[in-house]
Amino acid sequence: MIVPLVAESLVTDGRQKVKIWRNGEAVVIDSPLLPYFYSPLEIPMVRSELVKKTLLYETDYSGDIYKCVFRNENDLRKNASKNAWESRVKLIDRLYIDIPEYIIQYPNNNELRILSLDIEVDSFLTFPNAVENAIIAIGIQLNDMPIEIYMAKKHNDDRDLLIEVFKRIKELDPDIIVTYNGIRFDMPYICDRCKYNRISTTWLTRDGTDVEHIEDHTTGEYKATNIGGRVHYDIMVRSVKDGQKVRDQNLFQFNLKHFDMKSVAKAYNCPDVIKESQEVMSNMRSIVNTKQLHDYLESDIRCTTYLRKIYLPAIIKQAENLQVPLNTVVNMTPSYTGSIIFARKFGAIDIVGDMTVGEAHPFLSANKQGAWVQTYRTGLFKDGLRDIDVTSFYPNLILQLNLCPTTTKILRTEDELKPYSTHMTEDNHLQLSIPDERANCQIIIDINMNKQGIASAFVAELMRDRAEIKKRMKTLDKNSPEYADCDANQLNLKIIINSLTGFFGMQYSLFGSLAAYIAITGSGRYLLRQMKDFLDKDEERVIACNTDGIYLTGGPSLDEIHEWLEAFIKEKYFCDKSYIWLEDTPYSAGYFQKNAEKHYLLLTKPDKNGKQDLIIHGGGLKGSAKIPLYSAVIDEIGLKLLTTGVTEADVEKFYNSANWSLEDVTFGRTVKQRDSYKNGGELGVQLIDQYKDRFDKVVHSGTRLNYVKVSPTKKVAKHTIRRKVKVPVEEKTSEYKLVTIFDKLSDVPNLDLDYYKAEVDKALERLDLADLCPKTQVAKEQKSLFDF
DNA sequence: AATGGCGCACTCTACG
DNA sequence: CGTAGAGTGCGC
Repeated sequence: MIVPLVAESLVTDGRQKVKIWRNGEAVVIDSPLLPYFYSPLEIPMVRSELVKKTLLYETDYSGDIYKCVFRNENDLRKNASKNAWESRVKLIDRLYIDIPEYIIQYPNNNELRILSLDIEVDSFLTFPNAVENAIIAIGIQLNDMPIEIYMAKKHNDDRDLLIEVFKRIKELDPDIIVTYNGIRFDMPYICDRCKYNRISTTWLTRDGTDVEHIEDHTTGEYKATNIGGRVHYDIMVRSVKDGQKVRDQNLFQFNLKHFDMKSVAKAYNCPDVIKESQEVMSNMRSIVNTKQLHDYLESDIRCTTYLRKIYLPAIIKQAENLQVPLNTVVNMTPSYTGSIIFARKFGAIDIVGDMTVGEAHPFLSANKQGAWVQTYRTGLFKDGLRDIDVTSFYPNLILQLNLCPTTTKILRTEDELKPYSTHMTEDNHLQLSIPDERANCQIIIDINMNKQGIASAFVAELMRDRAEIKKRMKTLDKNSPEYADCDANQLNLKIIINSLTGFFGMQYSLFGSLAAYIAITGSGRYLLRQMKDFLDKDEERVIACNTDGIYLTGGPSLDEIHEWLEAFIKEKYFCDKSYIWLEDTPYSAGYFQKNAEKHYLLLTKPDKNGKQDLIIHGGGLKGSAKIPLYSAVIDEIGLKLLTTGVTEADVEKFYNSANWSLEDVTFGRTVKQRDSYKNGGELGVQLIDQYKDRFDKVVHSGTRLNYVKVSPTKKVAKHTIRRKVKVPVEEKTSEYKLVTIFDKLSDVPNLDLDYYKAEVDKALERLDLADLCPKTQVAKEQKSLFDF
């Protein structure tokens, strides 16, 4: 690796230092540059130097600009005011921006020592918590060495286990500790157990500090782990899924529903993935110190190592491309790349970031319109359809329109909305007049076409590089290390390219450009609209449009569309080259839900084995907020709908409660703290109370409890429910019953069958198959009887 | 203290 | 009971 493992800034005795970790050791040096900001005023007692720079937004600023240099970060922070420009840039980032070559002098060029780590914890009936449930096994594996499994003898004593494993980890001295969801589970759990056992977590660090969990300030959830001198790489949070965001572009092709380690590992064809039943998972106590536990944990470690071999090389490449330490890239947010790159580029041409996007345009920043989404035709498309997508639409618009903070300005806004139009001025400025329906105004944007903008030149460079890598990949063996290396590289470039538009529009970005963002989305809406009209010109073919793609049936050949598009672009933008081109993907069949914009099913063309996949789009059809029974109907009946057609017999089995499992009818609800509910009858409150009744435990806020819907039963005789309850017994019985993974469906005699049948109805209704619902059938029959 | 963007479907909760 | 607004999930 050509970059260090970890770098951080620190202040000792008022001196600004930098600490860099590489090859297992730290160097502490005087910072090669001191923290500074720019200011229109000299600051007393501070080294202020008059510099020749220009401001990004206030381009006609003619006053002085001082570079004010401080002894250390603390001094800078004390002096930072509204008048200070770029004062929020951290010193460590300043190093990467101003002197990127500096950090490269400290490469971690020894082979990386990468440790996979996973723990198994005691559980009995309920989800484990670190106060009551000990760790019962820990698995580790350094690089490709054999997997090591350590197990506790008893379910409630992990002291010896922890000490043994900590000693071993110290001995192995890993640079990187790899986990799956370790930020939120394994690491805090280990630390909590250390606290319980009075063992120091400094065992795990290189520098004698304690392991530290970094919280997200809005959600309060852990978002990173500091293990002094090492990097903690959490595969799930960093590469697979963090909250809503699917992080890795590769995953899209899998169309995964679940993102737990085993599902992801299986999707990547990891061999021998062992999954235990829920019964075992909720009673891990029963397998303490057994081969079963050993094998299970071994499989988890195998998955962890397998997945990190796929993802980690790309992250290392990212650090090398960006020329920052590995820990920075592991813990960064997606916007970091853009911040660093633009700060470097603008710093190099003496432009100072005087405002953030939100400061420069408060109203538009908060109210700008985004992409265009519209559905025109719904229902079943049995004979197939096409998806015509614009390739890398937004990045190519940056090229086409020469968009950059330095070339693009918002000239003015006008109250009256008008159609999109373009105009070229005599001095070669392209002006766009863009209607924004969300901000409810016309936005006039000016682009200087006399010079190429830095941002657009940068996008061009990245796209050229990526195209070259992809070309090279075609000549390589798919299983060769070179191929994997190229793949990691091209994927990184893709991610950078795609994040630039978002960075332009980001409220807090210093070198963003709302003008460029509005030019992109506004032109995107317009061009897609024009394309739709072209495709529809003699017949209604378009089914739906969304951002950069159009679904349609029939229509001209791709060549014909390209021909039209190229001419259109050239004329519209007064230029002789079009950067906008299309891709055409055929599907065997499709179904677009009525009264919905983005809910549809697609059936892929048969692959070389003749296999066809059903792709489900949209939360409503995916049933992410619904019970598994609902999704089962969409999955199975949806596929039949697009292939063989659906009969009454096909849907019948979903109405038969004998076919349901408990999981099929179980909902989950994340509960808050009990006293934060204003209404005492809330579902959340009921579940918390049932939990307390049953397990005599208070549920933590944020816990997800499972429940089923039950029919309110007749009042139970009072004497049977009065025991140990002092408060008067409520007359009303609950409609919701708490269930745990240890319950069985037979424990729920009064399941609300009608409710669940209605859920099946809903699924069929969304597939426009309401006439197959039994209630409709009955109604029909009755009607015919009545007719007689 | 530090955060890529917006659009649409859908659920949940508070409140009248 | 109906509904507005917040929150969540998915998609591009």
